[in-house]
Amino acid sequence: MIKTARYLPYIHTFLVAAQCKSYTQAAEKLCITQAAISQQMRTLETHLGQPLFYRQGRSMALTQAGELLASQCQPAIEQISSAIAQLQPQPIAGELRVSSSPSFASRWLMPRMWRFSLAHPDISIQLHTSSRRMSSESRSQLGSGEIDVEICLATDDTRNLIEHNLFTGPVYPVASPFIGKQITSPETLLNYWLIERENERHFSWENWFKQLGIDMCLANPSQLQVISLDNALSAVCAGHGVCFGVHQLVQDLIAKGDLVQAHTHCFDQQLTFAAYYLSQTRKQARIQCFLDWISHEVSVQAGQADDQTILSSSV
Amino acid sequence: MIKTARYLPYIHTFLVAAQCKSYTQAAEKLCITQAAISQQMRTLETHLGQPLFYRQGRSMALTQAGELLASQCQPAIEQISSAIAQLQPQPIAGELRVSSSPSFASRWLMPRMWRFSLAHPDISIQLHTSSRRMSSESRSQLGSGEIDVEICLATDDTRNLIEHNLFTGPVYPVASPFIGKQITSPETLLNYWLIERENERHFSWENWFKQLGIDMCLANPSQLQVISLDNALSAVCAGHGVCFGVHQLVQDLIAKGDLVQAHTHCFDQQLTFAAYYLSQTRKQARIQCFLDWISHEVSVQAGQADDQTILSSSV
DNA sequence: CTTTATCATAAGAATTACTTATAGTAGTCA
DNA sequence: TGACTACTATAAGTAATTCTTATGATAAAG
Repeated sequence: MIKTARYLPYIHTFLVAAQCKSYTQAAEKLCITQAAISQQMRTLETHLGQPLFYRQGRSMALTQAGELLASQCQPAIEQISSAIAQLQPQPIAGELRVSSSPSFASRWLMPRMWRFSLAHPDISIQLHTSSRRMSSESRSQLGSGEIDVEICLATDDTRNLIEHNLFTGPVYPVASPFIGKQITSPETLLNYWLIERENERHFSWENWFKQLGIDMCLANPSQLQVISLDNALSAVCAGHGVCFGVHQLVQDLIAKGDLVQAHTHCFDQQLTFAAYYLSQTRKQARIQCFLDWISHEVSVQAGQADDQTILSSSV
Repeated sequence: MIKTARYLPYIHTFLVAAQCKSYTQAAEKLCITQAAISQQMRTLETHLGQPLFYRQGRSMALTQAGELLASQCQPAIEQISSAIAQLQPQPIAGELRVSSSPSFASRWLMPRMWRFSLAHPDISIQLHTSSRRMSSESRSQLGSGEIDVEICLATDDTRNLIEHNLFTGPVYPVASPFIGKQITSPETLLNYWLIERENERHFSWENWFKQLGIDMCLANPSQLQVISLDNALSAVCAGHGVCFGVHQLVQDLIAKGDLVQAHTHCFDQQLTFAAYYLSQTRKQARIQCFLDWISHEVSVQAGQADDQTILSSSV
């Protein structure tokens, strides 16, 4: 095979000519001249030591050897072609499977998706919700191709992944406008349900009050722990207590008057949302398109934020 | 595949490098430089849009894409290699299946085969006997490859076959030396068993006497019909009657004193023995070797014949 | 017989694939 | 830690291959 490998392109040419039964037609299909086909076939026949075609008036018929070679090499070349197609980068047009933390999906992405569809009608998005932080299940799904993009809080371990930061935002308490009107100091917050994510160490009410020099345990407030920030925001919008929100995820609700920032104090740490995809993905062009759009929407939102929010520094 | 076909040789290189896990070792196997391998792999990776190898200290390991490509392309390349091996000419060394008329096999070929073995120890001959003339069964066996060479009387119909004449020889009556001593004229032959091949039109006793102007039916001689000339010669050597022999097939027996030419008159036609093989045989080199040796032996025999025989013209 | 369609061939131009020399990287050993 | 070894990556130039263009050869059609 070592001496034969250089003739592999000629075998492909042979298969096309065998199918066309005409060098001229094969030349058209392959976008080269008939003379090139003729020379390739002559070279191949010389190498193989026998004719593969014989002249039949105005066309070429296969010899017995030609028939044998075609019947055995056709499936083999198709297998190689199929293997390569599995590897090559996909075009921009096509499907993307996106997995996202529940709050980002429902509070940020879904309200904007119609604009993505207008801008990119040839990309369809399949959206799933997962966890807030990168889980081992998410990694596995990315590795196996079940998921193309995972959107969650930024993680340190980006092995085999490409990280694309979406935004970094301050975290502060939010309440319904009705409750918001009655809050005059941090201490008055203790009179309402204090809703937080379960198993949350840093972004907890205890830590928030502590950063203000207040020991919330003395007041023994009502507390509620929920699975996701999305659940918390739903309760708060309905007037039940207060919870924390990342600025970019609550900004739209505040602009609509469904929420207000309940206090100016923000946690001393911000939160970064990022998107992750396989470094060896074949859908890189499509993913890049999607993430570029998100970045654009983030900067549009940032422009709107300048007019409306009250924020504050963390100290 | 059209744009990819030119890279098929690189895929073969890739498979060798994947197996070696080393460009340097692959270069040795393929008898090109390491730099050529490196460039081919770079070109292939660029075409496929992703890496196939990654550096692992002093060797190269396959990426996931590389593993996938190797697992799918290896069997395909092997299939192509196998198809080509089925087509390419075989070397001189190997086996030949020879079919021959019985008399040629036993009276000419077998007594000489030891010399062929000495001259060509790397060619083994499998010898079968068939019929004196080319039969449809012989053609089928040649076509299917059961037989590589058929040796028989020359035929007119050489479709798909290559003809190689071995010799053309006169046909004359032979007897044992004892009977030969007592034959003084054609007529005295009528006193002995006249042995001939059954269903033989031209080379028959009736025609031989007719060519001499003798009507053998008046003498009502004893006649015996046999299946092959080889059978006839066996009987004649044992002293039973007379039969016809082609010069080259009986020459050795005459030289040994086992037979004598019983009369000088030869038939007006000679007999040609020829060898036939498939025009598209892959064993052409081997067959040619064998037939060249036969031709050599024929001419050696012809040189010996000048000293010994009495022959005569047919008219 | 002329024309048309198709493959075969020769010569030259363009492109590709290789080699040589050297740089870069990682592993080994004293 | 530095020197040495083993191996791949890269640039530049050379050699080989492959293609194109033009034309010849062959067979079929009208």
